[in-house]
Amino acid sequence: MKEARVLYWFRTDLRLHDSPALQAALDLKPAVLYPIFTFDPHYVYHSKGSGNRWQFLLDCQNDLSASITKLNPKSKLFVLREAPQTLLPKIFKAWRITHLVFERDTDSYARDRDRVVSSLARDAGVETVTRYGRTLWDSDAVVAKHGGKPTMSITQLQAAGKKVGAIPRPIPAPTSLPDPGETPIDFEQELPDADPDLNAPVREGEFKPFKTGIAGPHGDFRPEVLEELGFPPATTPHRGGETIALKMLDDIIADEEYTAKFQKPKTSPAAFEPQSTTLLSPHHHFGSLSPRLFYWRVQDLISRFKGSASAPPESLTGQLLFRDMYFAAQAAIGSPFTQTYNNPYCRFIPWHLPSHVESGTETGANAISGQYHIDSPQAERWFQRWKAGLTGFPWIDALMRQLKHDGWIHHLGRHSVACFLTRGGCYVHWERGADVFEEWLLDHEPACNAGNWQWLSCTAFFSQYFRCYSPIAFGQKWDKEGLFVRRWVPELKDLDAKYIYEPWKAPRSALDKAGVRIEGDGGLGSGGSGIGKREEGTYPEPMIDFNERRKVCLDAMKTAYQVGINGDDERVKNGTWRELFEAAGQGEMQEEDHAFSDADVDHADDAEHVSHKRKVPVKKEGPMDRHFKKIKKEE
DNA sequence: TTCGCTGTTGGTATT
DNA sequence: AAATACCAACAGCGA
Repeated sequence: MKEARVLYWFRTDLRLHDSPALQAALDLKPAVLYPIFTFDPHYVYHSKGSGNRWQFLLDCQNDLSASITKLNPKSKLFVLREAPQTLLPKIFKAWRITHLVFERDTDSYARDRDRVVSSLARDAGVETVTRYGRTLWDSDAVVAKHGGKPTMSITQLQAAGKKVGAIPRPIPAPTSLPDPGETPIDFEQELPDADPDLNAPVREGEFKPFKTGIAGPHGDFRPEVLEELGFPPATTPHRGGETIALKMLDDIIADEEYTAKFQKPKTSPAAFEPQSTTLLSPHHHFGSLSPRLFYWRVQDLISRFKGSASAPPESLTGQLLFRDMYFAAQAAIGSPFTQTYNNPYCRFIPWHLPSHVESGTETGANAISGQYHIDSPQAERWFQRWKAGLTGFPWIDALMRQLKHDGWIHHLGRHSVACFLTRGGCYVHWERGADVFEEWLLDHEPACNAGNWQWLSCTAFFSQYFRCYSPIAFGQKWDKEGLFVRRWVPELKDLDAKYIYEPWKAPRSALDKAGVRIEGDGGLGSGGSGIGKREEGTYPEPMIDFNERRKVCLDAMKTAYQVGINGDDERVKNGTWRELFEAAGQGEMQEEDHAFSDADVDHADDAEHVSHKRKVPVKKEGPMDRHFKKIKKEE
């Protein structure tokens, strides 16, 4: 039998513990095994990032590489700088690969990419071996057991999961790894198409990685350093890597009371240093911690715990079930899951700032360009102030500033700011908020992000829209003294606790004592330039009358629920939805659109709000797009 | 078909 | 401090 020369392709499974795919690779008893990571230009140019998230990824790569070397001093993580769709065929040949092994992924870009890559492998006579390991259960298997439908509640997920079978026990990390072979790269590097570059507005320095050759600046396949990426320096204290993740898990499990009695709704969104939840979500995203390892560590503790343990959905294991629920929903719905348009399970609501929809896109493919229509200049100002943490509501602003700086906020904090932006204040489209979270969250996961925004905006998963988070009372409930606000909104750090959540109500004497004036709009009022350039010693006035807006939003939500159409409705696509909403009576609506015209979009660019603008990646044809089409035709 | 129950995590006023 | 009623009332599920 021919000896196996295995290319093990690490992607969102940057770990050695509990990796079903890595196990499958080792089961091939390979003569050589190359652990590789392809530095995919898609993620550099076509999906939004931040210095914080890049740092986390590089942490994971460096840690993994060190762990590999510990098992075999000849080996390491080989970081290859080129798109896998163009690179892998050349590597197959140059490194005489017989097997390509990787962990399957479920988001729509990954599925498309993997279909392309598997086909290229077949052409090259390379056998592709995949395993699934991103969630507790294989998401496709969950969908199959749920009648091919998306799991829209936690009970549905639990029922379907039960039918799939027991959650697999974690697989131990390997104790040895085969040598890698020679690594000739005497072929041409295909440079990625840098246009459109969604991150250009955020990037500060020159972007170098693809100019340094496939093996990097030192020719040794090392991961990049953050400076080479040109993003602003990371500001987050949260760091990546499997070693850190396993240590964090150990520390959590060691606190038996905390682990066994964990109730998510009772953990405080205002807690900081330390936070009240585990901070493990970014590790699940990058794969530096397996959800099954986490699950079984908790479950084994609970089964020997003396006392009353909490149970799903509130418990720690319940949190993992929600993650599985969103993954399985995405697996069933496909690419429309991350948007309203074409999504049969997402209620249509005529929010402000709707996404620009590519005309003539009738397939299930992603039709949202990332650009949006400014139907209401006021809503645009509210959105920009929300993003900048200058709404004039200290609780909201503290959360948004923590989000930008740390790349993480507590789940209930996400509820607060999401409700405020959408159905409980600004009536801005949930897709705008999801865009911001996508850019800033370390733990950004397409399925969970879209699912949670749909939940909070009452467009799917959740529907009790009259349960509305107060930007004042909700924070007060957790943090009477306003310590969290003082930490993130230093303008107010000396203000009496009595007014910390409502500084506009403070008397002159209290404000003088705290050395702050409540005035202005945070410097975003005229044209949007000068974020954060508000006058020294001031904090903005509240941008909305919350109680008034709450009523307006409730009315509008009621109307939308009466109309009751979803994103795949013909009337959503052809624009006749407007008549339905007019007939249904009161409720805020998008202003009439000469919408969806380029002129509007350009206007937004003039206002320097470019960071949320995307050109259309799917429209631009690169080499791999052509290949993808070819494969589609074959099927 | 209708009914009643449940759904991870609300706000406010009152006791 | 904590429990309760009320707000105004959705969607999915199972009986």
